[in-house]
Amino acid sequence: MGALEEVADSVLLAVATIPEGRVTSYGSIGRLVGRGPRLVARVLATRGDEVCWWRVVRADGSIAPQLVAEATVLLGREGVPVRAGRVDLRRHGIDLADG
DNA sequence: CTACTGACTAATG
DNA sequence: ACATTAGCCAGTA
Repeated sequence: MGALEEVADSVLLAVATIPEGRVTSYGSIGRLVGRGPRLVARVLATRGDEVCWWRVVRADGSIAPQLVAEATVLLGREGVPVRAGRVDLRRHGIDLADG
């Protein structure tokens, strides 16, 4: 069993706790589950469709090019504006480790 | 085994 | 604010 399968459920569970209208980063989830951000990204790339994947963005608020179009729509629906492919983390970001 | 890739990040200029 | 760089690490060929 690879490392990805071992942490997948933890990652997806963490993503599921992100409130509507809020976003967090790959790194924030990674720290929570004790893994690196790239592994978090990989989990979402394979099983992200099971959860609200659009609430996970990069540490600087930007969104991967292949996702930005759909994420803009989905985030906009819940009150998170996306400008120039990025969200304002100071306004809508949360750190799952904090609370 | 090596080499390359990627839904990343922090530091630097 | 933007571009570059090194570090990262599981997966794939």
